Amino acid sequence: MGRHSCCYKQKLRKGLWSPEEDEKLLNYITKQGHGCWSSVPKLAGLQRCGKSCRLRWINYLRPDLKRGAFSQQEENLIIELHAVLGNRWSQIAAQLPGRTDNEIKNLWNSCLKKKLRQRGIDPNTHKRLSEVEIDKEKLPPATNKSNIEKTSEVLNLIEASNSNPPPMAADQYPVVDVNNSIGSNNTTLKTTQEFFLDRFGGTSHESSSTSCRPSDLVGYFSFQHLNYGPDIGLSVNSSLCFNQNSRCSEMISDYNSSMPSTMLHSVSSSIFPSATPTRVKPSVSFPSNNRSSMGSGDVNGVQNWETSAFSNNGSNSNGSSSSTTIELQGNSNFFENHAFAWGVADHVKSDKEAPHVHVHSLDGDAEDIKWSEYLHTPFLLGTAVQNQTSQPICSHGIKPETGFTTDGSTTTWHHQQALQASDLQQLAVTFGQTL
DNA sequence: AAGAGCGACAACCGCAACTAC
DNA sequence: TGTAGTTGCGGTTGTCGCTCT
Repeated sequence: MGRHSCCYKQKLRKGLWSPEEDEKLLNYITKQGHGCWSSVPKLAGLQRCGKSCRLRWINYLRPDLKRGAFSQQEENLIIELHAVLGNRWSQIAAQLPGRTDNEIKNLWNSCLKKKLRQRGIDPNTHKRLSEVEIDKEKLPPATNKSNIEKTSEVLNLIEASNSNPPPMAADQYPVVDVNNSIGSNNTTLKTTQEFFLDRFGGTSHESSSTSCRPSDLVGYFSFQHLNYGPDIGLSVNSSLCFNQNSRCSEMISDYNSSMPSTMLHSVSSSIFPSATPTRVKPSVSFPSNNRSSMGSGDVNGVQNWETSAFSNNGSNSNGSSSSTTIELQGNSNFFENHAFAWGVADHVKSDKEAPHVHVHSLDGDAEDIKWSEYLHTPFLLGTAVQNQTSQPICSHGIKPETGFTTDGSTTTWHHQQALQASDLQQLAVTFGQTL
């Protein structure tokens, strides 16, 4: 059913959307919600099919979209997720708040594939091109499974606690040099083993404290299962340790008790769907040598996120260094309260710059021109969203997570009250890469 | 200045899964 | 249980703008 039945009943417009059409659709959904998409074009006065309206909303008009160029961190995350998930763009997009599957797909096809090939990596298998050639020579096509298939097997094996996964050669991942990567493209190539040793094993420049991201763990599982089997223990500076005989649920438990909150949702949802951690105590710390200026929670040369970034429940906002337990369902918008942006907290480049925190928008200067036109142009904005113009969504060039509610005849945008799991994911991505 | 080539992005198409009846 | 309608996803194509010749 490629085209809806409604599309055949009348001559419908195709192709690019005009600003007038966008306004109609935006006004309608803002007021009424989309409901049944097939009825949207008729009710909104559009000569489009419902499917087209849905796509336009999801990929362009949705207020929570983050537009602009992808950051290096986002690109690396996409590459890593693609290695695990394959062309499951919607699942990859789910790990990148504000990004659409279409956007990521386009990025992959137009840019990332090329970059990987230039680095000598096959974008389909995430293996070295030379290895791919060897594999093709050695294996008949029917047995030369894609990485996606292999990964699916691995994920199934995790769930089933199967102890005999198929062996697989080491992949190659792009790894950002965390000491020099901000604002640069000095991504280096390492084998997967090196990649995870770097992240988890404490053998690299990451010195005494280690941060990791949900994608790290996903990839780590893949790597470990593919290469060594599922029962490999993992120890990260004594803080992240899975029992060698842990079953899936036990690993979740171990993991929940040791991982920063920022990493929980993604891992639990993408690998362990049933795991729903609700209360965690973040314990991420950073070595003092280059993290000495991260904000009010800086205690004895160690940035304590419990007191700076995560003290969003009002109970510990005075900058003290005592521990704070973080509820995933906070009462206020984390980024609003802490003036955080979707972006990269830049650690100080030199001692001279201390002490303050640099926060960059992931979008950089690349404003969402089209969307901002809607927000700031009375003609396009229409009456339905006028209420929100008194509090510009893009006041800092960054759109917070927003939603909308309909209250009688008026509709207002509002910041989501709960601390979204996606927020935490984004933090994990951001800080995991950066710090 | 013109147009070919290319990249980035938007949108369409077809399929599968889901849901309601 | 079968069918029609709907939604979501991924592959593909179309369009636009920029650069180069």
